[in-house]
Amino acid sequence: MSGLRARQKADRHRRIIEAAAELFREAGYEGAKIEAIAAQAEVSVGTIYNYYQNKGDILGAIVSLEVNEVLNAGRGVVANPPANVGDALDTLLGIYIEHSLHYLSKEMWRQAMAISTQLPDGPFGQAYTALDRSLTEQIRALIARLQAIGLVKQDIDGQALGELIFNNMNMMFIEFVKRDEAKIPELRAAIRRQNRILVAAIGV
Amino acid sequence: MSGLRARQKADRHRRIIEAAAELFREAGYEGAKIEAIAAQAEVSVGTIYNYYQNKGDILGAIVSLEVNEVLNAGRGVVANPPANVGDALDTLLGIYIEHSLHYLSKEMWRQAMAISTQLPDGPFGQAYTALDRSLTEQIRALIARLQAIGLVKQDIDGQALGELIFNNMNMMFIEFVKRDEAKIPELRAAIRRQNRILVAAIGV
DNA sequence: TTCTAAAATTGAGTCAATTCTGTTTTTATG
DNA sequence: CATAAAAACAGAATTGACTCAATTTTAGAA
Repeated sequence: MSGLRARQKADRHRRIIEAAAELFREAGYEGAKIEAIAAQAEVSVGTIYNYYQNKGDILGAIVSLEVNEVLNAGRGVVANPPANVGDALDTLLGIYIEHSLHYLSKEMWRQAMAISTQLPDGPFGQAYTALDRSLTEQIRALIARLQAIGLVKQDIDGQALGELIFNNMNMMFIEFVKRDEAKIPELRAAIRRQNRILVAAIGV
Repeated sequence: MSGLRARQKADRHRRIIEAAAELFREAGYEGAKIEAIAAQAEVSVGTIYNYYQNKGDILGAIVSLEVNEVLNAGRGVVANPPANVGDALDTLLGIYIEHSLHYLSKEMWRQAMAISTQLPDGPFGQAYTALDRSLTEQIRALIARLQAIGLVKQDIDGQALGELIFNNMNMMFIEFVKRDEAKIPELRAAIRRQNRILVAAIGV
């Protein structure tokens, strides 16, 4: 009998997220005041804090939605990778990078990343760590796939390699969102250059 | 004739840093109130903001001191590296990691990292980026040294390799400071395992 | 020594996130 | 349908980082 109350709850959650997403986009994270989000969502300030522990968690919920889409988009590449190690990696990481800026601005990413290191045990901090792990796992899966096809040496430590590739990409992405003038093609080229060393080492 | 005024200025800087370092250690970053730091340093709140743009910059100044010590400690290894690629890397990165927790708690690192991504154009954000670059450069210098000795292939892209190694270590360190129960030996072992792939690829 | 402009300091005031407490709404029970 | 406990809400109060106008201190000239 989870009726009215549950429905209202889900509805308010949605309204808060939508209001916040709109205001974050328009005014930036700092510029979007909690009172304004509350007004836009037609709830009170107190209610927002009943749903989210702090302002950062609201952004966190939005970011999580986006990263889950990125993970979904990556599945296709893992299932059917380009027949070349360098291209396969570039394609998967390319999807991560391009998708990541679809809905979220660099400023929103900066805030989200900051919050996830500042409060690693908060709801968003934990969710973010889990998402990072899923991305690492997906890269590892791609490597396993390439090994199965016979494009990557069998004796490579896939786990360590996946971590290495993800960590490097992630750090490059962090530096990328820190500089407003940085462009995606340059980022991807730099990562390709770094991965070239690995590709040479692991290809059959 | 840079007399009294300059001396008082330096003295106040020192007092603020010392007061902040003590309170950050005792009460944590959030727990250390600006008023308390001001009282401890025997200056007014306004004066603190005359010296530092915001609370984060005070922490930033402390972190910068520490990272500079780390850089200094690294010089010795670059000048005289162990005669084995894996050990050379492990020694240098080991110094970075061990030194980094000498004065700063994990919590202080979390805050510092968060601030540097949140405000990349603030004084500390810029300083932090520069420090990261210096560390990357030092790793690149170690690789060049190993190439000169003949332990690393000549045709390796040292720049890209330095970035790869630094980015991976840095990301591992970030995850490390996010988990209070994470231990240094495990961190170093994980990084060694990741670097093993690279070592195998670049050794002569 | 005395005076003045520039530099630095001060602390009360502002602003916005978060907390707290009393009120209202929902659910479950007789 | 009445009602009491539980859950959720509202918005006023609190808190703490940061600002700013008034005041004090310093440097250097006369």
